Amino acid sequence: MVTIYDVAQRAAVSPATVSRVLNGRSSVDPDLVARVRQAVDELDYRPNAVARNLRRSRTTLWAVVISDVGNPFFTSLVRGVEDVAQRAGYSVVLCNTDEDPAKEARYVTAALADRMAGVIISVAGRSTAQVSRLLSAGVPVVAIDREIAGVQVDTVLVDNAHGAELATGHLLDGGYQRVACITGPRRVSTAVQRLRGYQKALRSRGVPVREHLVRYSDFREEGGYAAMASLLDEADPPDAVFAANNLMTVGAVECLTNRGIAVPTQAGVVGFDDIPWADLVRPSLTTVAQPTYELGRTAAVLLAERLTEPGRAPSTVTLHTQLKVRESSTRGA
Amino acid sequence: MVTIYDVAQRAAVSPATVSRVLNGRSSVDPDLVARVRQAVDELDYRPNAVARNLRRSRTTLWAVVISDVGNPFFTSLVRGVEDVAQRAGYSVVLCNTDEDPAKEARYVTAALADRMAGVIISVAGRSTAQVSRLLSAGVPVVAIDREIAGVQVDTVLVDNAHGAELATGHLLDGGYQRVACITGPRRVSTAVQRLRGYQKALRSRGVPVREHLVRYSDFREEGGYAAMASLLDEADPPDAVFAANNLMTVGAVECLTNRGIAVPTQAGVVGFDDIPWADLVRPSLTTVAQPTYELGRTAAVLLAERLTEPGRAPSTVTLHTQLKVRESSTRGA
DNA sequence: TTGTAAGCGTTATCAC
DNA sequence: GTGATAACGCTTACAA
Repeated sequence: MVTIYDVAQRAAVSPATVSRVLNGRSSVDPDLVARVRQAVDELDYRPNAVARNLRRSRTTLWAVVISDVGNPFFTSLVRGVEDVAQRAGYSVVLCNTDEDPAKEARYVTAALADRMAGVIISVAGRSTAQVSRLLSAGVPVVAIDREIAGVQVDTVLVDNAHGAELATGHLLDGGYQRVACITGPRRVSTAVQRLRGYQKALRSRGVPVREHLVRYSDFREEGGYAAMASLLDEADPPDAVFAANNLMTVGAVECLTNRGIAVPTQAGVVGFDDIPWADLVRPSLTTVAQPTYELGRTAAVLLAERLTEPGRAPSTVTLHTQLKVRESSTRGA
Repeated sequence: MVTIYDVAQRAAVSPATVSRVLNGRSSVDPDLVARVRQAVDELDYRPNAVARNLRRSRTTLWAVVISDVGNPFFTSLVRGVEDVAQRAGYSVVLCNTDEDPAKEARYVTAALADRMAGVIISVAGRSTAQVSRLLSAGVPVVAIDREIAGVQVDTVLVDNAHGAELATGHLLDGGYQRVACITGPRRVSTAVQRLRGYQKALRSRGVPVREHLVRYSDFREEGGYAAMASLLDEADPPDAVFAANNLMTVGAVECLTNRGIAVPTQAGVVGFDDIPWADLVRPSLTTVAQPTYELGRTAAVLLAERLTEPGRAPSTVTLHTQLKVRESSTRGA
């Protein structure tokens, strides 16, 4: 292991000078710079970031805590984060929680132990405990996709209620009578917000909100399938459904297909969040599209800014969704 | 910042004892253990992993170097790695190369600087330079998905040539006459292997290998689209295509659809690697399915084993693919 | 501008 | 079994 002392010795300067050359803040005699650079090359010296981190008491690691890398929504978001992080000199540590608060806690513990520079998190639970642990340790936190009640942190969201309202309204205005809603876990803010948007659309059109047309599921494909099945088993089954995320939409459509219910003629479907290659799916799916990559990018930018300017007040950025009408919600005439 | 000294003071023991209690290797008097634990709780002491890493001169970080988290193939693979890593006490750092050797080099530099415990890599280039840098620094490397010529490392692959041969053979046996191939970049081993499998299937059936029916593309959706377009512009266009990865398959099908060419009646399609919700796509896609999650899991297990047993000889694990016949390759009668 | 030296917070090697 | 103490490799006052 070649250290800064080896380089110093070879270049016949002090370790401090080597450090100065490498970090290039203070000015160093050009001759010495040349000697140091040569020694670095000759010895193939690689600065030890662990030692540097200890000395500076900060690292260049960001934790990105999400519920599932398998979901293209989070994938795209992570990509946005990573692109910004890399450019700013940070690396991204991936933390899958599977919506499990215990896993979330473990990752927070790791982030704390490893003195990570910051955390971008889509919280799994309603409790603010994990985020508070980070904040009280002085670790900057950016909430992404999901709000954290009662805590002041930088936050990046989309207009969930609005998007859901558009989606539901679109179904109602298209002539569907009994529009159901499959939303996510009660403890997740997006699930609640999207359900609210759904309810608001019904109310504003004088349609009664019927509880038996609402299902709380898990944001996963299987959950969407099961919820749809359960809705169809009602005495008075829905003729349309709004699903509050991409995977549940896929599950719901699969269920409808398997039961021989034609979409959109016998049942209309709108999902929240797009899926990749939506164009290949038949019928193509009407969705509330989110700027997923931008979501990640924005969160990363907020984190980077907070790291350089820790004192400033937390801000919340709300990005806009967009209803993309495709086949699954439009009955012929 | 509460350190091990604070805990020691409060528990009226030495820092060494605190360390021993926390790491629990050597035996410590139960009384002292209790006092230390209490002090840890009261002070909410969190060991500083950075300091520990410096002292131990090893970390608990793995780098996973892939070309794109946006591709569900890599997503699933990463998931497999992460599940194993977490259980073994490691965190996963995500490194997107976009098939760019320069980016790959930057990430290797970071892995080296951060003294990461190991690297799982799907190499972007043909050059072994980056991997050699890691190996000569003593960092264990596991090659995943793509082979690294001329270097002895643990490797996890699938039977690429075999899968491609099955896929192509299936098209030929189904009566398609002019089967084209859209493969990946020449420098990537999987692209080469899959092309070879394609050629072998042709040869074994006495069908001449025609170079103008082969395209080297980029493993991305747009690339697949462009390659398909270019094939269709040939004087003697193909009536079937084998695409060497999932995204290019999607692109190829989109191109065919846009040109009004019906799949599978006018053109048959088989892709390498599955896509999520393949069942919703119409026509559903015949694919060579890979055990993506297993691929990641296996690589992670190999890495974990090498970390505990550095001396053992590198091994190569080849997992099996499976042809899943769906609609896109089967002309009615 | 350059060098000396004191840490950063652990763990591990010694004595006891 | 326990406690001093010396590293681990770097950065940064401070002194020269």
